[in-house]
Order: sequence, then structure tokens, then C-alpha cells
Amino acid sequence: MNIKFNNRDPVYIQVIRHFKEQIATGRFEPGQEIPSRRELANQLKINPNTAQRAYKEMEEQGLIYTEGNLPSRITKDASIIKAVREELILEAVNSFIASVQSINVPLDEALQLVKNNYENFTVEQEDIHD
Amino acid sequence: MNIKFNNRDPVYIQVIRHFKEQIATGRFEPGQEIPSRRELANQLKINPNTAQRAYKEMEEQGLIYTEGNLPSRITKDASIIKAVREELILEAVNSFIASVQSINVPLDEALQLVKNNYENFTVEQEDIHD
DNA sequence: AAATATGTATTAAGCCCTTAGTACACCTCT
DNA sequence: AGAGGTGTACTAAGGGCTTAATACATATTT
Repeated sequence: MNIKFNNRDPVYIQVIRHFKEQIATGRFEPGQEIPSRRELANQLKINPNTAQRAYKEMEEQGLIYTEGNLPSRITKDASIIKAVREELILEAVNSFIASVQSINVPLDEALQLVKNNYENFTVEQEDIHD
Repeated sequence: MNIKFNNRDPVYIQVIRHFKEQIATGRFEPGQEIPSRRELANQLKINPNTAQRAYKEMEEQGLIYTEGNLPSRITKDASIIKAVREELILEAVNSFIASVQSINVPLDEALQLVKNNYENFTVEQEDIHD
């Protein structure tokens, strides 16, 4: 468990986002046990209450579930998992289109830019902070 | 002047973002006079101090300039204007790539999604709030 | 039984952003 | 000279998010 936090979004939102990514890609499998609130807080160096808030929202959204006071687990509902992935993708696509259209970047140019930067992107990211 | 504000980013950040878009696309021309702090606040229904904060940061970044106590103007520095456009584009591209890679969307699929949604995007946006 | 770990809940404080109200110096226009 | 608009600056209050410090019931482990 490792999250690169930025300073503009609330931490609990970024935690939820990270879990959604893990669920959408299958790195978190259905029914898989996840860290307790306190353990997650320790791992991420955040406050237990912040972890609790993230978990609470995820539980309300059906992303995770908790039986009794056992460690929470990833949902087994395939339709939710599928919806999460589609939500993330749609969000990324719409956000990108809105951005490039707001600065009048034509479709061809936008596609070309993505193509040119996709492969070696992870490498470049090492220099990016915040 | 019309900005659709969201609730997650600080208002003065969104104002700056809007000005950058206008500058990058040439809708704000070099040397063009811009609304005073108070007038902008009136137009956008925000507090004059928030407008002041946005203008102050833009002045520090060289996006606008102020001579005496005359209304501020858009920079005439072509290199800054070019840099703004490139910054916005790079930001959009990197953000998009980071998003799709985090959920393992292959390049081909990502490009196809952008292509499929680019044309009719402005229409769909009418239903989107917040 | 005792200790530990779990989920859950409450209260308080601090920080950032926004809003609000005010103030001052400067310039332009009447 | 006076009025109005400009940039600029300051203090104060409120809201949302985070952090902090506890607290409690339950289940598991020792």
C-alpha cells in the first residue's frame, strides 16, 4: 500500500480514488481482506479518522463491506467492480476532452500528444512532485 | 466573462485557470485591458478579495501587469503566452495518461475513447453540474 | 479472565479558503 | 476642488477538511 498524495485534494478522497483504481484493475480481488482503519493509517501516515472516513464512504458506495468487527473486505459484486472501472475511465476521458477543448487543441493533435507520451510516461513521472 | 465553478478547487485557482485558457487561446489578446478587481468580483459573484488574490498571483507569474493604478492588462510577452499554452496542454495530457495507466487502459483503447467522445462532448456537458 | 485488535463514535483544535468590512494612496474625469 | 475608480492592504469571522485524543462494544487471541 503506497499512495502519492497531492496537496489539493482531501486525503480521504485520494484514498478512495486509490482503492477504486486497485479494485478496477483487479489488484484488489473480490472478497480480499483490506487493512484495518488503524493499520491503513499507519501505513499511509495519516490519521485513523481520515482512514475511517474513507472506509465509511467506500462502504456506503458498496465498494467494501464489513461483517461484525472483522477487517473489511473488497466487494464481491461484479457489477459494482465493473461500474467503478467505467466510472474512472469516463472521468479521465471527459476531463481530458474538456481540457484540450478549452484551449482549442484539435482532436488530431490531442491524440498525437497522448500517443507520443504514453510509453515513456512512468519514467518521466519520477521528477514530478506535488 | 463567465466561469463554471466547481466545489473542489479554490475559487482563485479556478479564476487563474480560466484566464490562462483565455490567454492560451488568444481570446484575451496581449496588452488587452481586463476587468478591475472589483468589477471581476461583481461579474463572477465572488468576493473582491478573492479576485484580488487571483490577480496578485497572475501578476507574480507575469500573466498580467499593472502600471500605476490603471486597470491591469494581459501580458505582451509572447514567450509567456506560449509557455502558458504548453503548460495547459502538458498538464492535460499527463493527467490523462496517468489516469488511464493507473487503471490499465491500453493506449489504443484510450485513444479510441477520446476519438469517440470528442465531437459531441460540448453537447453532453450541458447535463453536467458540479 | 486478560490482553489485543477490530469497527465505530464523539469532541476539540488547527489550517486553508472564502467572505466581509474597511481603509488608504493614486489617478482620471467632471 | 471634488467625485469616482483604481490597486493595495489589513483584520475578522465562518466553513470544510484534517488532525488529535479519547471512548466504547465486540470478537479474537493468549
